[in-house]
Amino acid sequence: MAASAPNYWLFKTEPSSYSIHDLAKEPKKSTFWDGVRNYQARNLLRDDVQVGDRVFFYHSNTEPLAIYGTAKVTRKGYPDHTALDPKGGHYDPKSTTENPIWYMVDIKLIQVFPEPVTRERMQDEKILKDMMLLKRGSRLSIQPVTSDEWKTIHKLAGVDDR
DNA sequence: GCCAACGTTGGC
DNA sequence: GCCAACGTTGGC
Repeated sequence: MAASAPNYWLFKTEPSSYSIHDLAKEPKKSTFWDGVRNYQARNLLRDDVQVGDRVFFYHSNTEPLAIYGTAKVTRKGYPDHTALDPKGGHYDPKSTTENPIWYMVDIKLIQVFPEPVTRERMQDEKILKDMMLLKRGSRLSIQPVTSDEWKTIHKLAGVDDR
């Protein structure tokens, strides 16, 4: 039985809270992607993101705004336990062990791009113009990406698509 | 720092 | 269930 083709995603993060360099510190290890507190993004994490899927790592609220590298999904959606911890910054009293509201996945670094692919650069590329990321007011922190977009951005980064 | 675009909350 | 007020995100 052939493995199904991976889906592609873009995960957005503020580097001041978590950056690709944090991920790159432990390249062999999986890290959980926690703290998503938006229902649309939650649904994607819970229902659609699969083991083996590929992920672009985008930094928001920073300079330069860019995709800095890629990661691979190593565990599919499971309850985000940080919602249960009153002392943590991601606490949500509505979430319980029996009825978790929020979900997370595990990811592992694939590669840090030698040069980040900047938002500006992406805006110049006609083939990328439909990316949700580039739309005004796009706030979704987990976004689907097409395989063409995945390939194009690797070309812009000057690296192999892994 | 500004502000547009969303998402959430809460009064009715 | 509507919608105004408010809070947050995030590019510019």
